[in-house]
Amino acid sequence: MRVVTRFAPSPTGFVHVGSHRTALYNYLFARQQGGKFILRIEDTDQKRYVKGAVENLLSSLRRLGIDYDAGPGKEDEKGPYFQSRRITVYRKAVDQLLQKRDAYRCFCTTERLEELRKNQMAQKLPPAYDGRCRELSQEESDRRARQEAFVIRLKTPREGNCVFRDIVRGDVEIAWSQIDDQVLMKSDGFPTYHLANVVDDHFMEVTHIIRGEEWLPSVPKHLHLYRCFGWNPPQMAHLPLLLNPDRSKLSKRQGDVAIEDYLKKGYVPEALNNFLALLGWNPGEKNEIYSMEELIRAFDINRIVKAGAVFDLQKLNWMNGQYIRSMENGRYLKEARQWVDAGLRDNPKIETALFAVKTAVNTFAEIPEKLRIFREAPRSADEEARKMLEDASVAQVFTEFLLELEKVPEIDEAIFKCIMKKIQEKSGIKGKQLWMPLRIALTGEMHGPELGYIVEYLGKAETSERLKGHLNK
RNA sequence: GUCCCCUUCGUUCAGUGGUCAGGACUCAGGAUUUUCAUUCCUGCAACAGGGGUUCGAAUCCCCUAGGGGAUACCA
Repeated sequence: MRVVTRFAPSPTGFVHVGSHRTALYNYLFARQQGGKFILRIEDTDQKRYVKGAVENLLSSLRRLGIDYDAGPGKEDEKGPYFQSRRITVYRKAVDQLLQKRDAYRCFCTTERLEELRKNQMAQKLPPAYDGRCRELSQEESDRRARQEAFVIRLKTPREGNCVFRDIVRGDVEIAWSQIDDQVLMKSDGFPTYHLANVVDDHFMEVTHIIRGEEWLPSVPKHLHLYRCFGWNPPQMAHLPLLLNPDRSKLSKRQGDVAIEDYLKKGYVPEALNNFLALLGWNPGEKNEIYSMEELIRAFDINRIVKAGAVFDLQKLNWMNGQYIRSMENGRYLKEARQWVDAGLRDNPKIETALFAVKTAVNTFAEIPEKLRIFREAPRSADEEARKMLEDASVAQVFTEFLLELEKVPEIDEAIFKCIMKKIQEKSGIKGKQLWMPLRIALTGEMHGPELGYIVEYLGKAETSERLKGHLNK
C-alpha cells in the first residue's frame, strides 16, 4: 500500500517551529517511502480565522523546501484541501452516525455546560458532559431540532478500555470512562477537528498520521469514530513536544517560535530543517549535518524519541554557522548582500568585505555588525593599541610597506601577502610585531577580519593615506 | 483534581542485560593563525530516587518523585 501522510495545520497566523517539524517529519517519511504528502488546511473554526495566514503558511513551506503532492493550488480528485469547503462531506458523514444512533443531537446551552463544568470542578470531579441529551427519543430530538440550536455529539462507550498502538509510544491504554461525548458538529454547522480529521484522513486515504503529542489523549475518540463508520484507522505516531529552556511547552514568551521569525533573522532554511529534524529523532550516526536528501534517506519513523526536546538556540546558531561557512560563494554573496546596510550596499568592494566576514558569522543578521569596520573610519586606538604603535620598528614597517605599495598599480589580498613576506625577510620583523601595527593603523582595532581582505577593500590609495597619517604623527 | 505521556552530561541525541556509559552544542585549556573568527586536539560534565528480577541492570518489573500534555461548540 502506498504511504500517504499529511500536514494539517489550522491557519492561525504563523507557523510554529514545532508545527514545522511535524510537517517535516510527514514530508520526510512520505518521500522516503515513495508516498504521497498532502497539505490540508484545517479552517473549521471561523472565530480563529486569520487573514493572510494561508499565504504565509504556503510561503514558509516553499522557502523551507517542503513541497506537497496535493493541497492548496494542487487539487486532485481527493480534494478540496480546505476543510471549509468540505462541509457537505462532514454533513453526510454525521447523518450516517445519527441514523445509526452512534451520535446524537445535544440541545444543552453553553451556559448550562459552563455551569455544569463549574459544579464538577467544585466537587473535584473531572469535568465532562453529563449525557442529558444522550438518550433523547427520536421524536423529541426531531421536534426540538426544528426550533432549537443544537450540536451533534459522539456517543462514546462508557465501559472498558481503549487500547491502541502508537509508533512512537507503543501500546497505550485509556479507559472509555475518561472519554467525553465529544462534539462533532458545532451549532454553526461546522465540524470540529475530531470529525473533520477522521473523515478527511479516511477519504484522502491517509496511511500514517504523524502529529504532536497533544493529540494522544483524543485518539480513543478518533478510533471510535473509525469503528462507527466501519473504516480502518491509519497508523499513528505522536511526536514529542518542543520545549522552552525551562521545559514548558515552547511558547512566544521565551523567544521566537515562528519559523518565519528565524527566516527573517537570517537563518538558513537547510540549517533550520536539519536542526529541527534532529530534535526528537536521529539516525544513530556521528554525523549531524544532513541535507534534505540525506534526511529523506536516513529518516526512520521507528527511531523517534519519546521525550520532549528543548529548543536549543545555541546549537541552532552553531549549525547555521556551519551552513554559512560551507555555502557556495555565489549563494553566500547573494544572501549576505541583503543584510548589508545602505551605506555599504553599493560599494564596489563589498564582496571583499563579505568574504572577510564569512567565517565570523553564525547568522546573516550578524553581518551588519561584523561589517562595521568596513563602514566606519578607524577608531582612535585604545591605550594598549597605541602602545604598539610607539614601537621603534613601526616606522620602518610602514615605510617599507608604503615603498612596496608604490610599486603596484592596485593592491589585493595576494599582493598584500607577497609584500608582507618581503618586508619580513628584509627587516627581520615578524609575527605580531609586524602585523599588529598595520592592523591598528588601518582599522583602529586589535581584532578583526584578515588584514589582506581589509587592505584589498580599502585599496591602494586609502591604505596609503591611513598609514601616512600615522607616520606623520 | 482526573486521565495519558515522559525521565541518560546544562542542552540534544547514542546506548534495548556484561560499554572505561559514546557523539554533538555550550564551557575551560591547548595548537595553528598577525588578531578575532574558522579549523584541529584535550578536558569538565549524566543513567531522578527507592525497591525488586538476575551471576550481572541505564537497559526488564513495581513504587515514589519531578516534568509535560489533555480535560472546549480551538485546533
